[in-house]
Amino acid sequence: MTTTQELAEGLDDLPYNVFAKACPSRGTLEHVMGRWGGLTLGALYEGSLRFNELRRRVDGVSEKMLSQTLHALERDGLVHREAQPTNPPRVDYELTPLGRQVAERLLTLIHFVEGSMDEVLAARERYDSARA
Amino acid sequence: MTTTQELAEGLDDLPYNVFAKACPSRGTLEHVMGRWGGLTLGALYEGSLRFNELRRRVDGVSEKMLSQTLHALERDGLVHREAQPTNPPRVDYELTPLGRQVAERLLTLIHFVEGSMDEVLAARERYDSARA
DNA sequence: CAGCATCCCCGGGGATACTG
DNA sequence: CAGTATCCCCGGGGATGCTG
Repeated sequence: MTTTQELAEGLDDLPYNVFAKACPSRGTLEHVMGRWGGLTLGALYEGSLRFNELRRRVDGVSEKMLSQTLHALERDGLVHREAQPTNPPRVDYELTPLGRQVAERLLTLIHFVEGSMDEVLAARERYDSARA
Repeated sequence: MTTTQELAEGLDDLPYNVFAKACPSRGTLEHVMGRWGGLTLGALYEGSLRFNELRRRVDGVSEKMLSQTLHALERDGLVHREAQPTNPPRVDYELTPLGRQVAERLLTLIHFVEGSMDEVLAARERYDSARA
């Protein structure tokens, strides 16, 4: 079990600190935790996917945003793009080893939130009815 | 009637599936992983903080956005707000037990990203110079 | 101190059309 | 299929001012 102490110390002692406005880690974290970035990494955890497969899997994402998201993640070294020069074209996206480690931690969070939704929904009802 | 969406959810064996556009878990995940939500939960992991302490800790957040973020997290049952009727007023924010579990997983991700920044920055340089 | 209210701007992001 | 290009709108979010 990770202690409070260890988690807190890590934040202060690392060369990169996401709580600092100008830290480059904040940009990457926004790619990873952004509206579509997180879901994209999560979807790719199960295996490589083609563009439109990915698009169907990440329900609601537009072509433009998926393209943009993939570029950012590829640039950060989290996703690898493999294009086959066939006709029709076939492009596969897969996680890099680093992306895989990020996605793993991301999915831990995602699954926990999914599993907590009943509690969250109950909290909302309490909150709303308390000030109705 | 059985929709494609319901079948997809069935595959995960979870009542909530964040990959489905209409799933309520997506909203909560956006609160948790949003630009300011994640940092706010992370900051509160170390202990309860007052409004302006929090604001200084989450470098760059505006008053309005912090207020908005805290309301959303409080409504979702992740943050508890404790107001003292003193003068001047004192309000403490702290994680609920649920919020604490979320924050723990969040910090694992944040910490990992911070620790990967050298690798990320290197990947960016490779990416950029490859198409300069 | 802890905020809500208001104004306002810019860019996130959707819709559509087009290309290789 | 796998995108890019363009248009355009709405709301995220900053700045400022005010209150208890």
